[in-house]
Amino acid sequence: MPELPEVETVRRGLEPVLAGQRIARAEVRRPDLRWPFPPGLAARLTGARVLALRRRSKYLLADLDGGDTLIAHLGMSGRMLVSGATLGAFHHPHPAPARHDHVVLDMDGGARVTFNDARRFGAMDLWPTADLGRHRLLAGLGPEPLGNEFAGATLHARMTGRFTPVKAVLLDQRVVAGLGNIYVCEALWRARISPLRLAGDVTAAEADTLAAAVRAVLLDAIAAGGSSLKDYRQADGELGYFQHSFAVYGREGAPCPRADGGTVARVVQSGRSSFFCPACQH
DNA sequence: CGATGCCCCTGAGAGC
DNA sequence: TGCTCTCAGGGGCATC
Repeated sequence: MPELPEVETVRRGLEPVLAGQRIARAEVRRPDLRWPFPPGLAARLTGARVLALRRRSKYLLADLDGGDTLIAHLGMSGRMLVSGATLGAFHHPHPAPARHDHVVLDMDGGARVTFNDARRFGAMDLWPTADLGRHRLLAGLGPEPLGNEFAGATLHARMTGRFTPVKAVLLDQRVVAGLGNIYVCEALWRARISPLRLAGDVTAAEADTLAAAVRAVLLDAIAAGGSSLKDYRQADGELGYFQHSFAVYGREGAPCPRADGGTVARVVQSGRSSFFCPACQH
């Protein structure tokens, strides 16, 4: 679930549960995920009130009233499960602790948020809110693709002179923050640009098209509640459904949705699958 | 500095 | 049923 649209969907699901609420009890069930948790994490969370829940790139940021921000990354398999709250038409009682439930936050009022992460590529840290820009995981991030700093011109500037595939540049979080494999593939398809093209060969006009495609696919995906691969669910128990709108991702061998006679192909670039239509992406 | 692999970890699904 | 193999939405880090 962990590209920008999925993280934003998680943020929206958690916001009513966390924002303005106090953490009555925090439980940390193992000492680390990708990295060790900060010392005394459970104690430092207990009693804190969540002022706001924000997102930067693929990071969730929970600002606490003590002056720190809880930084959370979902990695590849991280999930935030909500229970003990009535959301929509459903009431979710607390389930028994499950395998890979690593951090549990019990809020005043009875809601519980459980961070479950099977592969443990996720991470959590605490950092002064006023100094977040200097956190090692946040300091180097490029512009938000849905913000004003991201445009064709800035993207083009970051691609000129680079002898690496455009696919790799879009995945580089220093160039633009929040894209992952799915939405890079989909944006390149929308822009009719092959993932194999060298970044330095992308023209200014194509960069404009590409930046617009990135924005459009992210907005469409957010509107759909993100993409649900495997059995991922949003915090409220609903499935995202943007996976039904994939043009190329995971569709090797299928006809291109443009009905241009092309068949979706898969190539491996820097260890990851790229899906594209050779007929319309050049 | 830029580009390329490797690696962290578990689970699902395919093939035999 | 059970084994082995491949692959997976990320990204830091070592190496050339």
